[in-house]
Amino acid sequence: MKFGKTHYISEITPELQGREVVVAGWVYRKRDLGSVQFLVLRDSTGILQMVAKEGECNEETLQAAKRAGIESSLRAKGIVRQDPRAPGGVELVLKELEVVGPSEDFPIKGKEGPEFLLDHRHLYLRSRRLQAILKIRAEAIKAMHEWFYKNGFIETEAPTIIEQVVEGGATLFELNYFGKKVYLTQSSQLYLEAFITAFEKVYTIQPSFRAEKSRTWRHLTEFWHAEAEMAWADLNDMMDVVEALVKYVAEKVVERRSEELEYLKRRFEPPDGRFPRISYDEALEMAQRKGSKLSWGEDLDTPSERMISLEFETPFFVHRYPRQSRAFYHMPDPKRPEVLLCADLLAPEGKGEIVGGGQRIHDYNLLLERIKEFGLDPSRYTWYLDLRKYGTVPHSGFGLGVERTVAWIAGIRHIKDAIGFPRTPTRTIP
RNA sequence: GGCGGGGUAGCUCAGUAGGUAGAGCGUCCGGCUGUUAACCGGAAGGUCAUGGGUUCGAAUCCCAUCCCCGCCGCCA
Repeated sequence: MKFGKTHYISEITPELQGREVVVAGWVYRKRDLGSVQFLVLRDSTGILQMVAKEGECNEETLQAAKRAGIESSLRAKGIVRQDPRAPGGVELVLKELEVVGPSEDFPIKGKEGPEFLLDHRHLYLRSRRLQAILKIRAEAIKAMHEWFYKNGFIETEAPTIIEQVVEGGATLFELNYFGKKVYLTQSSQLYLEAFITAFEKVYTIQPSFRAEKSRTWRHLTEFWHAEAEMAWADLNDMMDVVEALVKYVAEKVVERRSEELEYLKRRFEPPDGRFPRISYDEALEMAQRKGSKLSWGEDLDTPSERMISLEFETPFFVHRYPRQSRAFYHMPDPKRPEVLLCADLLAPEGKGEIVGGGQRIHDYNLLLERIKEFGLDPSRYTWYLDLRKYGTVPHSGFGLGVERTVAWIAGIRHIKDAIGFPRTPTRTIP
């Protein structure tokens, strides 16, 4: 694996003074002074200044350094030298330099706009900014797997190609499947509800697709969805799980990726204490006090959500939304049938909804009634209804938006940057 | 689906009483033995999104079309 390398760049420290090492990477910056060449080399661990100077190296090495353009890949042998003038206080005095993959006129120079950078995403990935965000993303996903594993959840997979609709038809991408109309899944929830009768607690982290022309900072047409479902669990159990999971993820990212957060200039403290749990009624009241014209029964709109979220330091739940405002499978509150046993987790700082979930209807007749109430065709939900016919149990679950969570933790403006190759209504390349 | 903004050099943009286009950065050439987004000198580079119209003359005014961006709705 080392390909002749002796060190990663992060391992080149002043203590190695005088040692001969071989490093490999890409040219990050370059300063050409004629008979002195400065190359700043980047690898996956950091950056290192390298010097080729007449008198300190042979002519061949000096010429190779001169030839190496920005982002060309190279392997370099040299002597480690402490020097206060070098970034990080250490540099490499070049002895041999091999340009492995030349690069001429790298398109990204540093002043490009967002559109250009998205068009060149395959090249922009190597930027330190995107590297930092994507390392945070990887850490967040790893932490989710850890938390689920430690808490007895079984990882399952739901199909991407599906036949029946989940919540309503308009937002599904249609696919031609040997002449039959099928769709890309927009949630694994219904399948997880089947898995719980085997495993009780299950989760999956996989993409969901939404065919909505939503052009906002918090929407993608293809996003990674962390979903969990639990048998024998009510709304409060679900909120407990979400709270523990989100806290764990935040803690692990801060613990393991503080350098990256710092690079992004993100001052982020993992949330402390219990997440506040306010009802829709209370949330509506807060919004109305701040000037919202919403009346009871209407879903909270984005401006209201933002106003409310600025009142909180940590993520917080809003639970028990009006019956009309949510999907058919949500369980009505037995004590108050006009609201549902559902809850959203909203991030502070106006960062919007991160999690949506709730208790599901486990009664066959009630579910059938609700499907009809929503004008859906019960024949398309036979297997889903079946789950209520054979040993049904009270159960709850939720879906967490991976990119939204990363955007909140990393403090980035647009969730496009929380995934390597974002998909939006107008972008499918690269 | 609704509302708003925008397409001028490789990039980021400037350019209205209409007179066949500019800057910074980048690129190329030259110089420089300690640079930190190096610096200095020189050069190249544009069917002003597309089509049509008004006009002696259109990047600029009018009409149409295409594309992009942001906000709202929808949601994770």
